[in-house]
Amino acid sequence: MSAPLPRDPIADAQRNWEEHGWADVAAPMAAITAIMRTQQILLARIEGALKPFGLTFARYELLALLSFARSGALPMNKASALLQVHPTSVTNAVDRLESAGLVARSPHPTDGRTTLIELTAQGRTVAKNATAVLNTEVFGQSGFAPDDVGQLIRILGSFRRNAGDFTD
Amino acid sequence: MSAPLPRDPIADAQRNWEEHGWADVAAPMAAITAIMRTQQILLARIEGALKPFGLTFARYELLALLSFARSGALPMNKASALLQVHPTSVTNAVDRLESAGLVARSPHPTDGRTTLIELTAQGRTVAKNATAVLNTEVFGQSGFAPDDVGQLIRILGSFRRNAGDFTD
DNA sequence: TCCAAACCCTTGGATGTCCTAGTATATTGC
DNA sequence: GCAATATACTAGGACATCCAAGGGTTTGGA
Repeated sequence: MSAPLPRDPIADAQRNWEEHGWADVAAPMAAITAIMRTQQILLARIEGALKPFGLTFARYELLALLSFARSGALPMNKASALLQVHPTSVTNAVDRLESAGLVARSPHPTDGRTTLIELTAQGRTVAKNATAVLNTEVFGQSGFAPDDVGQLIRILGSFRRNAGDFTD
Repeated sequence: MSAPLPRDPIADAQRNWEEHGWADVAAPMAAITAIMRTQQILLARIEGALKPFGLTFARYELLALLSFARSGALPMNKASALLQVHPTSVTNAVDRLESAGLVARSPHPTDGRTTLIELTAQGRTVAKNATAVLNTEVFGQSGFAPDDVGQLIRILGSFRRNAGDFTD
């Protein structure tokens, strides 16, 4: 990371937009750019917290998802849908988690096309420990005011619904 | 993209957190996860709008930054700082933009270590056209209510300042 | 003056994401 | 019942990001 800038680069961009004839979309542009940057900052914090476990956020998410599954196992396509990432991304994550001994692939009992992913005992332990660290070091110190957390959940929830993430 | 889920997976995760002893950080966890997902959705829209120009968001951002520079040129390290990405990411983007004839590298007049990046005439044209499309197709149809845009700018601006992005 | 420390950019490697195909298995419809 | 269509997973490729390391250029203190 570099030293802090003297001025907010996104606020500058918003000013540039306004001065160049795009005043009507300058605010949404700034909001969206801020989301991109915030995601980058948060991802870096998360990856830092997970590093000691040999996990990345992508792999952690899969591990956490499995740990909450009743049977401790999920079909790959189900995991892909719930995590909302491309199937090949799940394949990639499972490959690495399997190499690390945290999950195992097993054939689906009735559908020959489907592969089930299930947590190993070690995977369950790592998931639990990683969650504790993540909750303490990242989510517990997000820096968002409680009211703002509620606003974010509301605003982004509405956005995601409109974007077609869920029908709920 | 897949079909919409029947329920919001992030709301489900928040419930899981609450039921497993992490009620105190369930809300920030949900807010942060929502930011990650929203970024993913927005990035996909942006990349889609830029595809016809042969640009990715990373390359577009560099192009847009240069188009607002008074002299139309910036040192690589300055671009890295303003875009808040690793220097190697800028090297990568410049390599590709240079191959496409949209920017050119030139030596810094007084500092032999520094390389300046400047827009070519074609680069300036592409930047202008891409900006118009992005503004019309993405920023102009973000789906965020005007009030919410203001909330996002405020909340995320505060977060970024606390994270050390700028001192402003 | 001169060498060590600081700075700038690039190369190479590890990961993650998506897309396009390709292979295998299920389901559907005639 | 069998062919056409749909689904599930994986392989290969394009890109982006970061980190670690290397080579060249400046700067600054002894």
